[in-house]
Amino acid sequence: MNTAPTLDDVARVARVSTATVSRCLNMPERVTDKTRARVLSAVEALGYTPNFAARVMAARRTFTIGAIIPTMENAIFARGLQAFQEELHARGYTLLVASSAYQPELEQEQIKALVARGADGLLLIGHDRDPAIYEYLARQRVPALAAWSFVDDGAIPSIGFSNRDAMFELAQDVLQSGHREIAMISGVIRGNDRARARLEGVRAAMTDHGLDPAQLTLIETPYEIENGADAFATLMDRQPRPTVVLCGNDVLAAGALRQAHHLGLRVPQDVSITGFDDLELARLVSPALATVHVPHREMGREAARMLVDMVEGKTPGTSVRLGTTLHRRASLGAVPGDMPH
Amino acid sequence: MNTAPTLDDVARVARVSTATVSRCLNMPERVTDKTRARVLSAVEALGYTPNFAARVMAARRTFTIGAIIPTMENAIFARGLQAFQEELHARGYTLLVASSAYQPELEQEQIKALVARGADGLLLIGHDRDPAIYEYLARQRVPALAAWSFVDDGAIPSIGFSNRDAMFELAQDVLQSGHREIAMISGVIRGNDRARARLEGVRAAMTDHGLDPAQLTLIETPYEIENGADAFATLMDRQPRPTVVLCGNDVLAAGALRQAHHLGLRVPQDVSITGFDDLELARLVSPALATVHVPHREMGREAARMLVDMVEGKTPGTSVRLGTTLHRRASLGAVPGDMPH
DNA sequence: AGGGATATTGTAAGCGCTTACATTTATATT
DNA sequence: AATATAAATGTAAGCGCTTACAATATCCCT
Repeated sequence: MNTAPTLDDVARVARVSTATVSRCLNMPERVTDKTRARVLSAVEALGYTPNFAARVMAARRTFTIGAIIPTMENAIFARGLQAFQEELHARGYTLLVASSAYQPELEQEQIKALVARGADGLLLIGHDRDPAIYEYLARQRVPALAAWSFVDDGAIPSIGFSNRDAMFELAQDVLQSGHREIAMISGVIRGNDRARARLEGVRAAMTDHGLDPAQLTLIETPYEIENGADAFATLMDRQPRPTVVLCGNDVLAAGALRQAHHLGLRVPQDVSITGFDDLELARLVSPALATVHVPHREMGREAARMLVDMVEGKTPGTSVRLGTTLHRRASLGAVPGDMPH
Repeated sequence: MNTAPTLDDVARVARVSTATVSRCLNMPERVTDKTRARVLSAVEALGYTPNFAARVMAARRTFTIGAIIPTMENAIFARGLQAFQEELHARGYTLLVASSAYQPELEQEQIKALVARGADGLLLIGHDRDPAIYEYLARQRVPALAAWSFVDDGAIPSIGFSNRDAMFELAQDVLQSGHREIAMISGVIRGNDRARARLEGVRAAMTDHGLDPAQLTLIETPYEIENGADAFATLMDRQPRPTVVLCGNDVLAAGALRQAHHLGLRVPQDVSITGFDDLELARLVSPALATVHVPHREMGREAARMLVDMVEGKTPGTSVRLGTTLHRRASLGAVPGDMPH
């Protein structure tokens, strides 16, 4: 055998036309049981698999959905993506994932790669990107949906939550428990509206409590454990020393926490630390991380449903806002030195 | 604009033939600067992107590599895959990832999906699968490479390490420190040669120390934190109680460790726990996990190089064995109650 | 300036499939 | 049994690109 068998080969072996073979494979009910059996056994005998590129070209549908996530390195998107994939599978679609490493340029490249490969629809994370890419998607007629973020007037519909409000709520909680020396370790803002919104949430809460948001001690660093640890060490050298460190996500918080142990600081007696996302990690470290719980699985599932409906032309897509909940855990405590009332 | 522009449109606007446009895009040096400029500006003006399916069909190459990993839910494959992707990108290939959820049937489906979508080569995890799928790959002429496992006479070449030897070494260490009541929480064996090999490693070490491997208390469960926790609780109810619990990977170990805290057991004073993989998680929990360090990044990088060479016909592929190293950390201690010598 | 070598461009034949439309065959109706 | 209808199958025209081969244009010699 010199090359993979084609539809023609199957047709010849089964002694039917190529159209019939095609129907057998795509609309089996439109074909007699007898011929179907004949065709299928020919398929079997030859070990035939359809050539996807040819099929795509002829049918102009691929039943594949692409997702571009900023990173696979940590678990931030894992759970949501898993749910997304499960729901897609249930609806007969295949998921292909690419990673942008948090680089807007790479993301553009990946979007084009996925579109060029015929993705029927695209899941993107957040909204922050060059408008040109939205024009491109519109022109290519590829529906896209943003997740992990909610914006009701974006270029594309979104399924997510308000990062700002969620962080605002957490920061409120922190401020209400008396903390005034606040520091934040944020993810990189460029190209990341979620990170930016979380920062804004903190600032808004400060304003709300009569504090000057410009006073916020801020370190911006990529979402990695080591970076969280390094940033935390830097913060602990500042005077006055922060009594609480709000982290842009659980990964940074885990790094901060590890560093605290390393520095011999007790959490939360000496300093409080909070996270965001409620990854599994948050309950694994000790003390467990106070954090914002995000409905990852629900978000993934809903996104799959919406995107498939968009692809199938049932809706132009509407934005859905999901809620988040505060999870108060041991890493957040009272202000050190404060007397209990 | 009613539909995406095609090569024909570009050719018309640039007043050249389609062949010339194609050359401009694929072998720019074979075209005059002047015509190239004309073509490129037409491309720009129309917002043209090549139709990948058509290109694939005509050229019979996609420059995409597929990877099917058992799970994206936890970080087991994340780091290696990231390195794999980086190296591929450097060589001009795009990576598409699919997940099999540790289900052999789903894996087959995904392999076919990726092949049908024109993947030039495939990265698979481990060796344990229906031989029919290897025949399929051979017939479709799609080179495949196995990673996270080393077998020098497998159906496809592999880049990895010996899970058996690595676990053997760890178990030896455990036995040498005096433990005799040993339990293991293993991942699911079916379709997972890595898990099986790790179990064998433990048994071999027991035999080596004059113990009956049949005495090993074993729980087999999917790689999830909750499962590790549940299994650990079960094990702690056994009589005699194990003095050490070897876990199939760090995820299970993290669950076990959390459960130990929950049960009020001190690690390692009351019971020792070990992991496998040396995920970031291993150093995040306290006490830090004694585990086997796997050269994930190196493995990913090497796999990318080898697979690309295979795809480009430079080699039929040769297996490469990488080493692992034992990382002794605080979660592994002496046998409870033992007097120091 | 003429002739061959070389670089550039054009022509057109597929790549393997789907699907509108045409044709044949089976089934129902009177 | 003859006709109307419906079901099954076949025919053939693309889908948008690459590339072998043919046709031109350009260049370098003598």
